[in-house]
Amino acid sequence: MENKPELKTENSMANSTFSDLIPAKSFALPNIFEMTCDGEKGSFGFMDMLGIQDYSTSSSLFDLIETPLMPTQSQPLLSPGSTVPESSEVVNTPATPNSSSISSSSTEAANDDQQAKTVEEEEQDQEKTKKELKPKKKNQKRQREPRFAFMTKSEVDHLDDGYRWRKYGQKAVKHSPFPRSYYRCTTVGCGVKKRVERSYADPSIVVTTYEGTHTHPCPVTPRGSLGILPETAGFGGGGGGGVGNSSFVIPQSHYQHHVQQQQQRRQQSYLHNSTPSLTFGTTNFSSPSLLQERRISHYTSSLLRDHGLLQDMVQSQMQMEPKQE
DNA sequence: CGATTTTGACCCGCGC
DNA sequence: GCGCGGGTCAAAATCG
Repeated sequence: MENKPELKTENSMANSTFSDLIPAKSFALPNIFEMTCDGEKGSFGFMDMLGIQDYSTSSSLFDLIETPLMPTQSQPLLSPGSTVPESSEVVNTPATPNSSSISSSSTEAANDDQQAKTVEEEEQDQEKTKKELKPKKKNQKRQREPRFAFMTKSEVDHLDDGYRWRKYGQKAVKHSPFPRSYYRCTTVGCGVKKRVERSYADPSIVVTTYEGTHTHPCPVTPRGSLGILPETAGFGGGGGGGVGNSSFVIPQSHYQHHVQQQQQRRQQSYLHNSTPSLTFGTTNFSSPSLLQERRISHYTSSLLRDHGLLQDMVQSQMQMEPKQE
């Protein structure tokens, strides 16, 4: 698999709802320029505030990123102090607030139900579904796990987040030349899924959507956790206060190289230069966007400075972008 | 040889 | 009811 980061951030203090979705993991993100947490509509109004469209109602994530993102700006998408409910759908969306339609979706409704569900029940459901291939989801609507999506500027489609994923499907996305890939966490009992698709508006942007909650620790050895990056990368560090101590991980070069080769071999459709990674350590999204944004900015700045193999991660395009502070 | 990816078929929800 | 599109399955292919 592609996700075998040598480094990662393991933060057991994860106490946020966001971390529930993506508990202490590393993401391979060469350049995240947008990260949004969308609280449950109505509860927080993030989306309203940001003009974000709830993509859960969209047939495609592209609906969300229709508005070209400005790579140069990573604006805070959440108001400080806001918290993301567990069952919320966290959406990373365009900073440009032009899409105004915000709709409550069945997905969200499902999420509500989901909330009351235990992980066990969740797993049971999934197993059932597998066994009874036919009668699957007959009487009940498909349950949606809370989802979290974010966009990254990367040439690598499948970002390294520290978990092991198995691709189980790929579909062409309407109106887009880029396919959408479906991944499932390979850990038994963990039904977390993730979708990865590239924005047709800006092919350099990869939209990753996580669905569900990992029921296990990150398979990656905790070695190197915080040490290597966060603070230095400027993305984690924090920790303290439990407020958004997400961390980016700068993968070790050999691994990166390894992944790079794999991807180049496997995915010929697109360009793949590397598999940088980023870590969401304990991601308390109490006031995510702002922090994230800062860290991301800092992170990208660090990348620019680091060079080495990291250079692969930093696209020329990105380098040209006026660096945030 | 086991794990993972590929890919066509199938299922399901939704809009018309 | 039908067609479309998203999501998933699973057999075959591929890789390490």
